Amino acid sequence: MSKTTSPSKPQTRIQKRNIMIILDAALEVFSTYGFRGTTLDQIARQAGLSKPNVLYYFDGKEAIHLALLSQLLETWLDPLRAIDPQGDPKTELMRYIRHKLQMSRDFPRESRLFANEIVQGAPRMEAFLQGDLRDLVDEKASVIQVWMEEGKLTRLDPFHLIFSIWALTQHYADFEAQIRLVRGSNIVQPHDGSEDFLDQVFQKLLTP
Amino acid sequence: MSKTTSPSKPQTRIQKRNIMIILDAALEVFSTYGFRGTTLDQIARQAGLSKPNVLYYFDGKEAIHLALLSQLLETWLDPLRAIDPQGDPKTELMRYIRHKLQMSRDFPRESRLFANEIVQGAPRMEAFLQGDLRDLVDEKASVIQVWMEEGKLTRLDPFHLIFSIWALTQHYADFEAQIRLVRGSNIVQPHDGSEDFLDQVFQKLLTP
DNA sequence: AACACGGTTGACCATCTAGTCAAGATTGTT
DNA sequence: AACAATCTTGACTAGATGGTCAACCGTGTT
Repeated sequence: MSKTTSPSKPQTRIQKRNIMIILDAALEVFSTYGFRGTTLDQIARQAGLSKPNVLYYFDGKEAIHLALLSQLLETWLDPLRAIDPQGDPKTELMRYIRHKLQMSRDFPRESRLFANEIVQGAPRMEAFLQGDLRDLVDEKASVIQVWMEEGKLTRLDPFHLIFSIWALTQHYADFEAQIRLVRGSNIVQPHDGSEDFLDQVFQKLLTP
Repeated sequence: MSKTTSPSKPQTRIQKRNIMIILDAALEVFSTYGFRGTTLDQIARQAGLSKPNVLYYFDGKEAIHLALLSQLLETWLDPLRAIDPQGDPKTELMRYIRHKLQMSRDFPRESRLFANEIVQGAPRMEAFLQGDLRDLVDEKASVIQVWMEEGKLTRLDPFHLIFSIWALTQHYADFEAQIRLVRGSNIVQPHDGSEDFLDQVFQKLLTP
């Protein structure tokens, strides 16, 4: 039986602490080296624990990765879900864009974990992508479609619009290395100016 | 001594053929599983050759990967380099955007190879990124800056503009799995409508 | 103090993986 | 045909890696 999928047992303080430490260490390593590029020894070292100790809390490498992904996917939907069909179209979309950009800035490791998975064909996320996420995207695309037909937004393909928001916001986390190295590494922070830029872009784009 | 870095020997037909087969197989596998996620056996199987045979043509896994990257990086700069300071600003940028999108459509494996590297911190491309690419980006950013000051384009941060072009075009290759799964997989092709969409976006964005 | 349970680990194993090597097969040249 | 150079591979090695296990340690409860 799995150790972490039974929330029946109440979890001691030590368990809570070590599981958090392990997940944080694993996020650091997985997001940098991908699933296959990561070793249990790396995770253990990063966590400051021995390898058997890590395996005392999780059933294996796969289980740690899965725990991270499920944790992440819950967070992922929220900003999109928050788009309110009753709200002002441009305000709603701009809020969504800023929210996504903020997540990219504050949780770049999570974004890269996601990116690693998807670039490699999303073998562990198929169910999520064509299930919950797909339903939500369809729903919000309809909302956007209606807004456009009401003349409140520039007419665009709503799916491509959503994809473009994902692309532009996540880019700052996922391709940070590129941005950092192409700009002078020490002077300019990768995110500098990104908020103003995206504000400008989408204000101009969305205004009919 | 390395086998492939001495272009002095003229290369037989068999060499030419097998080196191409190996590089193509390696591109397929590396772009799907990343560097560490790829095994020599996978490459050999994909190439239809035995593992020792693969190693007869390349010094090792690293050497194959390096050969792919160098080959790729040459191609990478060309479209950006082709931006003509004497040309019409909007025409030049739109041509660049279409060119990048086309590369993303026609060479998705190359794009994902690149993406895999960068998401994982670009450990094997630092020199390129802060060397050739950086110089070229600086140069073209200046050109764009001048165009903007002449009032021929919307005033935007030219670096962020370049990054946004990269993000939007490469997204269709790098995150293809996400797009394919979020849309109905069988009906809609990931790239459908991308050209029209990006045309619309950048026409509107760049026009002052 | 003694017990039980949770927590920890060194030593170990099976498997995978990059890379080697010597022997054999194929090809091109005379 | 005969020779040399190129090409191919089965069998192997050393080291890495995911995972196990029995023994040991620490802590709170009685």
